[in-house]
Amino acid sequence: MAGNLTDNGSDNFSWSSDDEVEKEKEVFDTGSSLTTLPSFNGTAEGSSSSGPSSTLFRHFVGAGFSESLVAKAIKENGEGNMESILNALLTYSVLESSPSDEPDIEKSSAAEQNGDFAERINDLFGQTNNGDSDQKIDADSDFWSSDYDENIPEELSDSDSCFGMEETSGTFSEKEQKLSFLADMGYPKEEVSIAIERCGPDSSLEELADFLCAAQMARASDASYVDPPKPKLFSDYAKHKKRKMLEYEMRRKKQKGIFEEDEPIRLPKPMIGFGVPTEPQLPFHRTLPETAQAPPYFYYENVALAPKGVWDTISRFLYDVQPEFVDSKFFCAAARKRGYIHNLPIENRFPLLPLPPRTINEALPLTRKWWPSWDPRIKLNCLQTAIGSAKLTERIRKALEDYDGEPPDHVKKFVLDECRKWNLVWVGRNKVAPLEPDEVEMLLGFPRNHTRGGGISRTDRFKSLGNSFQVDTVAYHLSVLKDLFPGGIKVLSLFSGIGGAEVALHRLGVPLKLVVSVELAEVNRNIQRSWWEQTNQTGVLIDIVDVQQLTNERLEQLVKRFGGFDLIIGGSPCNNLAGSNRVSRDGLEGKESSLFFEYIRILDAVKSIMGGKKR
DNA sequence: ACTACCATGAAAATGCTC
DNA sequence: GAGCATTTTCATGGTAGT
Repeated sequence: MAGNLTDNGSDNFSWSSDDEVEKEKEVFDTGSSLTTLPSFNGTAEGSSSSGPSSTLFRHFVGAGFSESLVAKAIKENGEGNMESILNALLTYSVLESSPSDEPDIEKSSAAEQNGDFAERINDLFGQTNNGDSDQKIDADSDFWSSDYDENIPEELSDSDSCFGMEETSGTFSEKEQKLSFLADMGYPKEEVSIAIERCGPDSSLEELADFLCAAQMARASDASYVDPPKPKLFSDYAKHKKRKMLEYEMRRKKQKGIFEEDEPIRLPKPMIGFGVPTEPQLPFHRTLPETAQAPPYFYYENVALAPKGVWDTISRFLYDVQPEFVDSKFFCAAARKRGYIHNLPIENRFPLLPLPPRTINEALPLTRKWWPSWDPRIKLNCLQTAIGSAKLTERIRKALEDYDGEPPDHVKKFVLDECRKWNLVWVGRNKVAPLEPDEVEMLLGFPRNHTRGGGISRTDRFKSLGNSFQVDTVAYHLSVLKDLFPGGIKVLSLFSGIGGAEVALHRLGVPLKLVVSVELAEVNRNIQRSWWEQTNQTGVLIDIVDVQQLTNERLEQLVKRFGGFDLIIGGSPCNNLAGSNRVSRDGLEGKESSLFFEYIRILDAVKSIMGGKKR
């Protein structure tokens, strides 16, 4: 396997005695365990851990976890990733404890402890909270990293400020308490939130528990729903993180102006990521955070122009790997600005051949004849899920027919605006039209008729295509896998849609030994399945409808059966992030886009299962 | 100011079955 | 053509970058 970077944090370090712990504190006070976020163009991200830090150890112990568990969690996850360690700790504390086994946690409310810790994690995620840099720093704060020093003091004081805030909204903290309590009883946080919403903010704990119990019983009667305790924990944790982040953002909005803005991830200009085949670019290295280096490879995609802060959050949850922002206009004739977070090598990439046409003119030669000189477009805009209506093209035709030759400026402007907005092309005199589905397929790099037939409607074709990868772009990034997996690759494809990732790998000539594909829409699964059959694949294709079905248990089975995954790839829904959404652009916590947390849940789970297997 | 943007929901239009 | 299902059309801001 290629990225053989199993953590061996236990190499030269042992947690066996308190003395050692004390000693380590001194040693690592000045060490940096995290580094500054690099500027986009590939300055080294630095190692995420320069050595075992006892402060890390003490911090978790201080958060209420027992020393043995903390030692174990750090050993197994390395020090680089707070997420994994916390995840592991939460796992242990549920799985391994009958409560009396863990007096450290039990003596005070475990939920409160964990909640408080998660709160602090979140405030780290926020990075911004306050600019007070002259507060005293206690030993607890130094482990975060030297680079976060400016932000450290607030990590201490933030509990103060949080309480201050919560006092201003009494129901919030009351809700918080109920949440914590019920979560501690084992109910998923999200369900508790829903219960509070349904039963009202003044509902008693008994009422809420009744509601939750009824909900679980109703669900249990659904045979298809598997809800074993272990995976639920992962799911809970993701939801927990999500909720915490949401709260954090809410607080932040409330407190606008008090705290300075964090330094946001910025989009590169030109948007060529770590390079594209057609633009000159100096080669450079990047060094991934250590936790991101362990197998499997992962590849996450979403819209580049998400609301502010979303990419920062995504990046933090994906081991602080910096996104690679690429506009597909450097690969094909249509723009497609997307961010990709992955831990693939970036050296020796190569493009799919033949290179696709890169102008409208080349891609759609029949439009050349009718293209007016006053329409300067060379590239199409982003191919979206909806197309211009026939009525609109009719209005445009009528507007143009009133004039011989060039229309006046205001008509030109109207026509050009609409053409840009809806990606209309010239198909006759005074006649514009939206793209046909097969043209979209071609522009996105799919085989002709990929989405055609099999019961899918024209509307749904546009929808599925609009939500898909640009194959050439993704294939360029994935091309490095060809040499790494000459014998074939085992892929876990989440939210796989019409199978852009699979098509890309196939076109690259990477044999698909195994594809486990998760896709909710039946039409999309059918498209993938028929593509699979038509391309005479010899590997195994497993369809899974819902990410919820991909429980930890199921993942363990799959890993056991197939020997792990080489690549976890997917783009989570962008509905609530995309600029086109006028109704529910709610950010990452939106209904669909929050499925991002399922992605990291599954990625974390696979990492830990595979990591566990290796030892 | 100007541009672009993996959208949603309701109403209207169209298609399908009987 | 009635009744139902599906598809098409329209109206609907707001964010962030340039």
